Amino acid sequence: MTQISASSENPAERRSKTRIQKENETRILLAALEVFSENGFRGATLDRIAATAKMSKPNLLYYFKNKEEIHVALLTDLLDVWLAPLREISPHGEPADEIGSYIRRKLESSRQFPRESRLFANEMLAGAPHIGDFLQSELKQLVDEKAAIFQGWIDERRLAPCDPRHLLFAIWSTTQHYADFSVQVCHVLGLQPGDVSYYEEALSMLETLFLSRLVPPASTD
Amino acid sequence: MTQISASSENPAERRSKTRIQKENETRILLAALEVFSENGFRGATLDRIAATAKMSKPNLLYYFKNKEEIHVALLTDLLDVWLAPLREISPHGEPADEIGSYIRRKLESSRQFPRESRLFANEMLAGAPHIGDFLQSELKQLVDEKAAIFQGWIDERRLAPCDPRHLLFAIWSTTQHYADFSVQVCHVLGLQPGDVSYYEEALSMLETLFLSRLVPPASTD
DNA sequence: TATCATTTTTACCGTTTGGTCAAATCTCTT
DNA sequence: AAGAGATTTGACCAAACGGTAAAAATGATA
Repeated sequence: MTQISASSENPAERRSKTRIQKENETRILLAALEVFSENGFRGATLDRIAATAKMSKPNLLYYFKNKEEIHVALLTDLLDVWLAPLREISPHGEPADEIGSYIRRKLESSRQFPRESRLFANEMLAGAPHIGDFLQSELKQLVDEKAAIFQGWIDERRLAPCDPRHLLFAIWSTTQHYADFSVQVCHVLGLQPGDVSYYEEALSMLETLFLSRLVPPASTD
Repeated sequence: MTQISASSENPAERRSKTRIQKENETRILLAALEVFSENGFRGATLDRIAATAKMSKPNLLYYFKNKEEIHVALLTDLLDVWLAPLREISPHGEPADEIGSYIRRKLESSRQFPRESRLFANEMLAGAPHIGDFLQSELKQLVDEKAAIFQGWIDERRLAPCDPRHLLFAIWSTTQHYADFSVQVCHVLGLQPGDVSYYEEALSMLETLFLSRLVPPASTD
């Protein structure tokens, strides 16, 4: 009697994945990340993804049933990575330490996963058609939770009065900028596109901005 | 003898534009801005632009010879608007005033022209295929010029030591974020998508961040 | 090595896409 | 009102697109 290794024809839904399956899914997702992050969902094509993955289009569609499923798979993988640095913020540390290390984690994430960052940015620009629910539920909840920590620090005068959620927006935007607008950063700094040697200067700037004081108090010399 | 009103068949190259021509070009650019800013260059289609402009596709192509020409026209219009706030920075003002008013101009620009901001962002994410030259020449030059002003203030101890170009990146990213990631901002704040009532809070946050001090000095109570 | 499931390919389909063409219509001037 | 030029339209095209079907090739296992 033959063993039932799968209940569905869809390889993605089989109980245990074969070696080839694991390899190919990884290759596809990697290629798709490249293409989606550059052109967005609508601008990406299965042909380009297949070509990038060095695979025929029908073979690609053997592993993912359509274009959307690949995109959703990428976004789903991404969201955990995305929230991880935020989750680590603790109410028990010093504000400067917690915010500082959050910035460092976020900036490091931007350096390590620039394509993921651009994938996310593309989804935002398109109006978040695939992750609107996530933003409204999981992200909002986590932000509310962490904003409460900041608010506590503000009440204790350990942080300047400000809207904690907007403080998070400022951290997100400044750190992700170095991945999303990398081309612009390079051109303005006179670097080759793809040269990411600016990350050290970036960290220094953000620490000055968020942790210390940019403009000295007016002196009356 | 008939008057020569144009030397070319292309209406865009005629010496003086007719009323209809002006109206239709505006309609097309407006529609194109809507579509390009949401889906990027590759994700946008002439059919959608035509439909949005309530115009047939061949009619649209009567005014612009192809998809790329529309896109370039939009970007060209945009770049002036984009640089205007930066040009206004003066070496003669107080650092806090100059930076503060630059932030206000940039944020106002973000509120007034969110689609233009997203158009620009899409172009960056795609690797700036159409405005790479602009970034390398005009933008870099202007940034270098304004960075020199900041550097002067730093040398005079009127601004904290930092890389002036990265300070500009921080201002750009935080202000543009409210246009580009508007969906996320709304979802996190619990607002309806399109509700831009958060701009006042945003300004307040950015003034705190850039002009005052976020984290108070460590006290030794 | 025979067998069966898995993987890959070839050939294809209907639709969408960017774009053309020539004819028809409209607008403006005289 | 008529003529010339400007505008609009419908019919069309080739290529690119997302996706399918079935056969062929490969891999694992007994």
